[in-house]
Amino acid sequence: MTIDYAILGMLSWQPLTGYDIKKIIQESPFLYWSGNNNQIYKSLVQLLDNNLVINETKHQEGAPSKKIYSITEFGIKELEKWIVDTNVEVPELKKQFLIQLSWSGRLEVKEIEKLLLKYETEIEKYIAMYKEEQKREKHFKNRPKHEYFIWKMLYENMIMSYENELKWIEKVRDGLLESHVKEG
Amino acid sequence: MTIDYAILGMLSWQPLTGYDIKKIIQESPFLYWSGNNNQIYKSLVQLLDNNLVINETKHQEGAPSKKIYSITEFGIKELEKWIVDTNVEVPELKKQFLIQLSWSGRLEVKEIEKLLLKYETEIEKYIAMYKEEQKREKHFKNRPKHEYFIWKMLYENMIMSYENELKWIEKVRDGLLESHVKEG
DNA sequence: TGGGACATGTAATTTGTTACATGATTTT
DNA sequence: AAAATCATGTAACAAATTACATGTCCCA
Repeated sequence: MTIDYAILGMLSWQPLTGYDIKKIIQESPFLYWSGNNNQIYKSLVQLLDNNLVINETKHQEGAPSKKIYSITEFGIKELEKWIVDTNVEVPELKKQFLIQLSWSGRLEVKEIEKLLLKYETEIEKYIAMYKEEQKREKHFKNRPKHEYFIWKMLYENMIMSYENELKWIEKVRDGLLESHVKEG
Repeated sequence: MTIDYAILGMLSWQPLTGYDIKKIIQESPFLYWSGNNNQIYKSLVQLLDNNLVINETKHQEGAPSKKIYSITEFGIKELEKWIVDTNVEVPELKKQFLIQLSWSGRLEVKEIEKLLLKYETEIEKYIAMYKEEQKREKHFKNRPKHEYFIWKMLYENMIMSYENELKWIEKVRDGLLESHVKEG
């Protein structure tokens, strides 16, 4: 997909500047881009060209002036069409760790266990981070009950995914132990 | 990461042609690239330049001649170094569906349920596919017990990830139902 | 006779990242 | 005095995809 609809979606919620959008992307676990300027400002120009959004420049004293983008009626229709009509895609799961592990056949069990521990530590860090963000409710406070629930579930999805990874690590450990005992 | 180490890893297992590598990537759920020629053949040239692999051209009658790549001693050392020394990365989870759902606030519950059903159907297809592949044991038959277990677990990881997605869908459904009942 | 498997490669394009550039205000 | 926040934008590069190009054999 393109980042365009993600941005259009944010603007369907409330008017925002490019800088705001950047921060929302950087803070969100499921808006998976890095939040770099190049993508955001280019996308905004494109949305503007297609009449999906409008903008208003606000000059500020003692601060750089900003462009506040709002979604148009046409933009809302396009967004709704995209949400409903686009065929849903299964997640793309890029797990470098699995590739590392896949060629670890020549390694000793001890080394593999070390890798698993490193992985576990990293995953736990992320879970803690996302749980904290979910608790802060930054971008879904004061929203209608219905939307509130959905947003909560988006965080929940990411947390569950990483917790699932922890379960898998345990499974691998148990299996390694077993084959170790049998061989010993 | 670069695809280079993934390819080097495959070659640490057995000599392969570019075409072989392409097919392995396309069939594997955790080697997440598309398996396009551009990346593979370029990567092989680079590995060759760095003395990590060597190749041997085999002319065939009634078939295009092929280049069979093998890993060098130096390549094996580099691969092992990469596996052990590279800091493990948490998975990159790109779930377009979550972005679609995140702006579904203005949709009716019925529409959201339709989206969930579509998502569920797609996910189930993938699970079935991966389970089939795991059962076929195509790229890990006849391998030492130790390696066999690891390969099995790599498939297991992907299957668990998608099954986790199904669990999440149920959770969302229950929640939607609940808020629907409360509002009605 | 048309498509698929085998086999290697290139071209064009899209997508995404890091780094550069500017400049004022506020915080440490 | 240095670093972070606010604010917009561009340049250079890296990574990845789709499509193009060529050619044989085998199967339906």
